[in-house]
Amino acid sequence: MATATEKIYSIGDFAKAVGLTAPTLRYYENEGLIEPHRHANGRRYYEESDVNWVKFLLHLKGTGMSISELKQYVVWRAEGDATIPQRLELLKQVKADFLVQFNEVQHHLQILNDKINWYEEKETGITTDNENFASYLQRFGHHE
Amino acid sequence: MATATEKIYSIGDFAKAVGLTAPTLRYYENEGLIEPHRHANGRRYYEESDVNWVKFLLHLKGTGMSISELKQYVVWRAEGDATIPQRLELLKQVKADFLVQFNEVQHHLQILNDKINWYEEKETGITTDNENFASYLQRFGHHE
DNA sequence: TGTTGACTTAAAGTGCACTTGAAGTTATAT
DNA sequence: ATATAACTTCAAGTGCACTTTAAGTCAACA
Repeated sequence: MATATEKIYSIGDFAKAVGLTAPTLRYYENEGLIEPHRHANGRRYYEESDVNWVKFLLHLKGTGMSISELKQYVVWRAEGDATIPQRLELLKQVKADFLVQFNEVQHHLQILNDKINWYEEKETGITTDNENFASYLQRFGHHE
Repeated sequence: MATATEKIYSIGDFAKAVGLTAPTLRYYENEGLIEPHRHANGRRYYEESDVNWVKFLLHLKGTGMSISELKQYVVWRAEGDATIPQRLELLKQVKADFLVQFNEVQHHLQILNDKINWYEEKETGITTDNENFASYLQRFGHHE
């Protein structure tokens, strides 16, 4: 007894707490990612622990997991510790894919930076008059 | 004279050279990103310089630029040096947005790594029997 | 000479992750 | 008491970046 004062959230308040919209939360619920409680009148309510759960899901989502991958993860989680190997394998694959993307994106940034520098030097008249971007990159030893 | 042996590409060969499909190249052309030459019979052909141009566009795209932002960039580029300030401002904004995302995504990776480690320790029985993920993270001083 | 494969256009279709709309119920504030 | 704001469901719509289809033309090879 006396598990009294647990803070609860309406869908609107919960949406603010996790940085989503109410429709998005209903969509996630539909996709099987969340299962809020219901008041007697049918309205949803969320607890503090749901905040952490959704924030964790959003972190996973932010590493590149799709809604359906998240759903698979959630299903496995509901099945208990027996599915830990599957969950671990999924997360490791997500991580591997993430790292590939991460490296690619850093290369993209490198090129973007080079181009910005090239424009800035061109504006301030530092580069050779008609030097193009390709030859500019070569001066720095970059490729592509 | 004698700008002779310039290698040219059919759309299919060009697609392979830049890692896209022929339909995607036609789509990009429609969106105003590329403007290949045409043989007398109407068929497209691409030159070596187009390879570099498309690869550069793909780098910009990889930093988060949408097709319409790329188009804006291309339009300004076609207008000549007078639009360098606009192009520079666009690229700087793209970079700023990119860096925000980049930091967020690194935090997501941190959480993913923590979770993977947590599962691995749980599998090998290193963590306290029923320790949950939240308290596990606290042991490391992370939040969320 | 024929047939296979690559090309052409324009339009419609796909997949993802939401977002919006319609029609109705309930809770809160004046 | 009544207005308005927040909730409910279910279905349809949106935006992006392609992808696929249909119907046809053209080039290269056996």
